Order: sequence, then C-alpha cells, then structure tokens
Amino acid sequence: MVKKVTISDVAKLAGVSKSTVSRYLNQGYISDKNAAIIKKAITDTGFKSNFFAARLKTKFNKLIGIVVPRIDSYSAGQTLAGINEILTQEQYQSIIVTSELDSTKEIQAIHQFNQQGVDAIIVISVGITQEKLSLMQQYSTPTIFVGQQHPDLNYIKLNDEKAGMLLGQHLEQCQFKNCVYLNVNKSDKAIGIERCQGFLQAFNGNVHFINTDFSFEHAYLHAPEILKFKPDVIVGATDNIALGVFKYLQEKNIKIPNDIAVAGFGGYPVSEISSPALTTISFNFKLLGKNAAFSILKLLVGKTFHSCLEDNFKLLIRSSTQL
Amino acid sequence: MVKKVTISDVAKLAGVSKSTVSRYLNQGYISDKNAAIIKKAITDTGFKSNFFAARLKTKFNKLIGIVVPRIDSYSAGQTLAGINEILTQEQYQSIIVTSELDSTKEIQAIHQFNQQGVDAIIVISVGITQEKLSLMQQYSTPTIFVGQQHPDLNYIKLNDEKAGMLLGQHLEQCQFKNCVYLNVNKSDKAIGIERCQGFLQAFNGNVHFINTDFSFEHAYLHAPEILKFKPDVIVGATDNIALGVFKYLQEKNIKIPNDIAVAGFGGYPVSEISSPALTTISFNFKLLGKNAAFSILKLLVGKTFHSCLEDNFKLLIRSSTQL
DNA sequence: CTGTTAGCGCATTCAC
DNA sequence: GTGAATGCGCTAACAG
Repeated sequence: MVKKVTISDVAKLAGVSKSTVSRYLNQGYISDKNAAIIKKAITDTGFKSNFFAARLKTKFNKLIGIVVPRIDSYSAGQTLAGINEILTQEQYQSIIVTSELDSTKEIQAIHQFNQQGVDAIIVISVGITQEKLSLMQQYSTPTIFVGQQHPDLNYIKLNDEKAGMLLGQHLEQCQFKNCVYLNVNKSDKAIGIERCQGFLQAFNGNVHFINTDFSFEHAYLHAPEILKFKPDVIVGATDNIALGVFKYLQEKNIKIPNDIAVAGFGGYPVSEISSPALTTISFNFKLLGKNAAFSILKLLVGKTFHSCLEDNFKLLIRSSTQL
Repeated sequence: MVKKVTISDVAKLAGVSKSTVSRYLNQGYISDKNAAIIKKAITDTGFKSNFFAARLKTKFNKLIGIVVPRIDSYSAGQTLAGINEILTQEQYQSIIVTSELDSTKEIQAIHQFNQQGVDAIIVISVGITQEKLSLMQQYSTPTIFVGQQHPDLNYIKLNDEKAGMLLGQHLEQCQFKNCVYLNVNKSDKAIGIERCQGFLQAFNGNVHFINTDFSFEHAYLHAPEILKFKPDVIVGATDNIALGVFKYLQEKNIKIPNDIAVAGFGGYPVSEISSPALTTISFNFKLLGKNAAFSILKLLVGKTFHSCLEDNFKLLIRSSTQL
C-alpha cells in the first residue's frame, strides 16, 4: 500500500522546495529546468494535488455544488453532461445532490452546499418559492438557477412559454379542436404554467386539463380519464407523459394520429423510436447545461452575468400529429 | 460579505477552548452546561464548520468518488440513482467523474480520487486492464468495480454470461438460424465477451459479428452491412444498438419480426415503446447501484465483502421476436 | 526565480 | 471534562 504522495514528496524527489512545486502547480514563475524536473517527479510519484488542503488555504476550491431533481432522467442527464463537459475542461469538480423533485430537499441541499463552502452552486430547480428567495439573500456563494426564473435570482432557462406557443401553433394549424393537456403541478412554474400558457396563447380549440406527475407510469394509469373528453389531440407536458398515453392508446387499439393525435415536449430520443414517431418540441438540454456552466464560471470570476431565456429548441413535426 | 466565523470565534464567545467546541461538534465528552453555552454561541455567531479543514485533519469525510462512463445514459443514470439513494440515506456525498468510455480517463479518475482523499471509490468500469490492476495495488482507498470483474478486485456486476444465455435460449427456441450479433469492443469484457459467449453457448444457428460502439447512431449507420448476411434475427449488445437497427429496418420497410427479428440487452424503457416492442434482457441497474453502495459501505467499516455476480435481470419476450 | 517561514480551520493526542 | 500543543497538505508572503 502506497501512502498518499504529497507535495513534499514531489519536492524531495525533484530536489526543490515545496513552494517551488506549488508554484509549478499554480502558474507561478519557475525556471524551465525546474519545471521539467518537477513535471517528471510528479508523474513518477503519481502526485495529485489534494484539493481539500488547497481549499483550506485559498478559499477557492474548484468545487461546484449541483442540485438536480433526479439523476435518472433524460433531461437531467443531458443537462449534467453539458455542465460536466465545461466544468471538467476547466478543471472543476462537482458534487451532485438530488432533490427528488422536492422543493424542501432542494433548499436543504442549497443550505448544505453553502455551509460546505463550495465555490458556486448550480440549482436545477423544481420551482422558486419565497423561502428560497430569502435563503439566497442570506448566502453569498454564487448561485445560478436552471430551469426556473425569478427576477431576484440568477437564472438561465429555456423559454417555455415560447416553446408552448410553438407546439400550440402547430396543432392549431392541424386544425385540432378538442385537446386534453396533461400538465404537471403548477409549483413547477416553468412547465406547469409558462409552457402551458404559451400553448393556450396559440391554440384556439377547447383545452381540458388533467394533472400528472412527470412519470410515464402515472400518465399511463391516468389515461382512461382522458377519453371522457373525446379529444382529437392529446398533449403531454413532457414526452414521458405523452408516451405513457401512447402506450395506453395502443393497447386500446386507438389509432394515432387518425383517431387521436399526440404530442409532447422534450425531444427525448425515445420519441423518435415510438411508432408513430412523436411530434415534440426538442430541447437542447446539453447546451443548456453548458451555458449554465459557462455562466457560473463567469459569476465566479466576478464578471456580470445576465439571466436569460434560451431558445435552444425546435419543433419536430412527426407522424403522431400528421394524418 | 459576512466575515468568516471559525471555531475560535465560537470558543471565544463561549469562553471555552477551541478543543471543547470541537468536541461538542464531534460528540466528545463535554458538560451539559458548556454544551448549552456552545450551542448558543454557535447560533449567535452563525458558525458553520469548515468541512475542508475538518477533512484535511480526519481523513474521513463521508465522501465517495464515483467514476462513470457517461452521465447521460440510461444504465448510468439508473445505477447512479441506486448508489445515490443509499449513500444519501447514510449521509454520504459523492463526486462524480466521467470516463467518457475511455479506460485511460478511468485510470486518471481513480488516481485523482485516491489523491484527493475520498473515503472510497466506486468505479463503473469500462474494462479491467493490467494497468488498472497494478494501480489498485498501489492504493489503499477502498474501491469497488461495478460492471466488470477480475479475481484480484472487489467487484459487483450482473452475470452477463447468464444474461447472454437467456436470450440465446429464447432465440434458439424461436428456431432462428442465421443471426447477426452487433457487438461492442472486446475491451469491455463484460459486454463484448461474456455476454456474447453466453449467447453463443445457447444459440446454435450461424452467428455473424459486426462491431459497433454503444450508440444508437453508430448502429443505425452501420446497419446496411447487416443485410449482406441475410439474417433472420439481429441481436444488439445493448438496446440502443438494437434500436438503431430498428430505425433502419423500418425505413427500409423491412418487417419486424416477420422479415427479420430483433432483440437487445438492457431493458431500457424505450424498448417498450418501440413498435413492435423490443424483446430484451431487462437489467435492474438501480438495484445494482444500491448493492454497490451497500458493498462500499461495508468495505468502509472494515467488513469483508465478497465480489459477486448478480442475477437481477429477466428476459422480456416481446413482439420483435414473436411471429 | 527560489527557499524559508507562517499559517488556513479543525481534530486530536496529551497532560491537567 | 477541559485546555495547550501539534500537525493535516498546501499556498502565500517574505527575503534572498
């Protein structure tokens, strides 16, 4: 068992002082000769800087806390991948905590990260509450909210309202008249309200609402209620919701789109495989994640950051709405 | 900005020594009187224990390093969710690093975690190499490999050989005679070799091999090569691979399963939505993740841990192989 | 450009 | 039970 190799070991091997090694590590001035020697010593010893020790000294740790609703969802995975791509290339690391779609847990996580002294926090939020706003006033750790917006917060999110309009327009053009919209809880303002309102602005037919959670299963189980409204089109607030309905309709031998059309939001890859393929608004979550990471890095170096709504999405018209 | 309040500030306010405060923080023996005083002093000052300082000292920090091939894949997401569920309830935190399916990066990550002084490491591995084996001998941080096996390592994985046999048996029973097996690189021993060999043990027809990476796109693009073999059944080493072929076959108007049957491994939810639904071996990745977390916690408290192959999977016979 | 000297904030002996 | 002393591994002055 090899014991941990510290900066002293490297210094000893290289025949220089610890500080010189430290300088090498932190772009200080050192001679080319020593740089080469140290470099070799580092690879020979397998040294890796202990960031906890570094942190203790510098108060700057290259550590980002990330709060995410769930880790096993497509959108979260994509967003995290985007964040991770940027953070990694900037040598940052991240600690991920899941909120399990629970606002209280989200708050706890933010709290915790602040105490632990991460450099910054990215919150993929399930909704902004009053409690969260006052929490943010207490703390000074740079924090950015992803997916939800509020004027008092740093945020970056997709323009859900516009996305909703985009799909609404399409279904309006298809001349559908009677829609069932499977929504999510309104505490998720972005999806539950903005997206939906955008849709209503563009779609002129009747719209009935049914509430679901985010899951495929829930949508599937509650699908029977939908048919009471005799819709000609069903919209899921996410692709998973839409596909849950899909499964039900197929089992009932109801033809899509001939009997009932279906559309969703998300652009999950699975929407392409379903048969018929699902019309959806395809969001670029990975890019959203990248931009969130870029933004937090800006904030971290004291640059100003402007909260924004992104347009990284497009309407994919597929067979599930085309006769 | 608020000035940093340290344990000394608390001690001063409480009129005791730093050690006493430290003891209060770490369930050491202190008088009830002092405990009360310190408690008050802590809330008054708004003191938060500096996690990094504590860690530097104790070397035991409830922090687990996780290496994962990609964060935006179904299997990784599920496994991480399982790991996370257990770790969270035990108050552990995790740092996740992606290897991008690259063995070299996986090694770097292991290296880094060792040096950073995480308590333990979980590696969702892309394959065991000689270099990795010798690396593990150098370090003493409890480490467990998930998804790949080697007698010299702590590992936990699904029994890929058995899974391969299970699907092989089914296709044999269906009396298919000419199979194209879309495999992955053999450096992934679990999927590239074990799973495949299990299949070959049970399936008696001809088998032609084509190599793919893990992606839907790659499989789709290389699908034309498959038809040269005029197969009656196509097997993807993962569901994504199978579904990439799916898309191609559908575009070519080749009927599944009538013209060619298709099957995969994984049990990704999307396999249920495809049309026809995909016959697959459904793995319980979440349970695998949970068990990995349980195992690492055992290792952490010095209990013995036995590497094992798990049978958390089942054959889902669906329309893609049933005439 | 480099080595020496101090701590960062905390946990942990060890005396008392 | 409690306080003084001692580093954890590293960075940051400070001379040289």
